[in-house]
Amino acid sequence: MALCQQLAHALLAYYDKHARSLPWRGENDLYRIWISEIMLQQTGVSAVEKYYPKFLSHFPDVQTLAQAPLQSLLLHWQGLGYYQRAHHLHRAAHYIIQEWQGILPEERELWLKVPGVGPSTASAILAIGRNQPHAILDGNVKRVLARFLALQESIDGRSGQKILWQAAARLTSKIRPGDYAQAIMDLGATVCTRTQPRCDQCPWQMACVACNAGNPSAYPLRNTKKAKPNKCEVALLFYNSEDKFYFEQRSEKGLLASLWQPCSLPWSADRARPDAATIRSLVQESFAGHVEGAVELLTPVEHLFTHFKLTVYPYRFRVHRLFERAPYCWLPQVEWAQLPMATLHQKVMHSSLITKPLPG
DNA sequence: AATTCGTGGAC
DNA sequence: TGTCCAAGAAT
Repeated sequence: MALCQQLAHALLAYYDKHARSLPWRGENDLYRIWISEIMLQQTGVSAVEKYYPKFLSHFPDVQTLAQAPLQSLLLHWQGLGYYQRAHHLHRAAHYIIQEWQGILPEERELWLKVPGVGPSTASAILAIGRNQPHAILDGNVKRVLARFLALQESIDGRSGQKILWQAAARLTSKIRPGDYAQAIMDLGATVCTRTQPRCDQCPWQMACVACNAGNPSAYPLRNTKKAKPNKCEVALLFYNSEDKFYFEQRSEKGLLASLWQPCSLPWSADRARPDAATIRSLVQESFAGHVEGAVELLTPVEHLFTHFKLTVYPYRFRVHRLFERAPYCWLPQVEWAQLPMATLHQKVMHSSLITKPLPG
């Protein structure tokens, strides 16, 4: 146990010299720390830096967050990914006001009741915000500890994670757990990196089993991932006589939850791209719609999601009499630019308008 | 326990 | 080009 605290001390000494300067460092407002931890889930620091200040200026406290429309949260979240997090934040704000009169909890067990807050995030919030002695276990810590222990088990499996949690708890500083949590994440991000770890700069070099064995890059072990299937969609960019475009809102659950998009239909990945005539009959059959003028074939958009690859074939044309699928809206460009939309659909809409102005 | 959730940068 | 993966949680 004494050895563990020596290691913690060495890491803290490293941190005192080399800590990264980040917008959420030095905060003691649990609300602001909470927001940062949610944004940082599976998301790079450089991406979060672009969203964190704006989000906080629009939603400076729990009350503001709860009172804001979900669409407003999603708009400030768009492009950041994992949109369920924005839904969780909204639900969480209501929950905190309902159950705790808007006061953020100071106990880990209570934070675990908050939607979107799991074991590592709950620990991080109270370690960083209140210097409580909780251990975190994120991607950085898993990599650092797997190398430190030369862990022969996958960090994805139950047994491997159990070992890692125990190691994380033992190694955490009892005096400065908040700084320790940020220090070990910094270490993983800047020294114990995925490729080409800089072991010569590591405060744990002498005790690291993998480094002493000369093969730190062999760790961590991971489960084999299955291949990403190819999927395909047709995007129908309807516009009317007022040059307003048609949009639909996605389901409030699942992929890109509650975001807006042009009308989209699944298309078998092994079928060729449909031609103009096929699109005309498709619109007639599926929407009782009538295409006026030419069907424009726009540039296909490819997009990589976490577990599949998507190709979108966009088409643009004027329609007359359309069976609409609620929830929907017709908006001119200046207004649909304010709809929360995924990066994928921004790409689709962007290419369709910038490269080709509306005919007539 | 295994999947499902985005996006962009590094290599 | 493809592959990996980042302050994980929910289901």
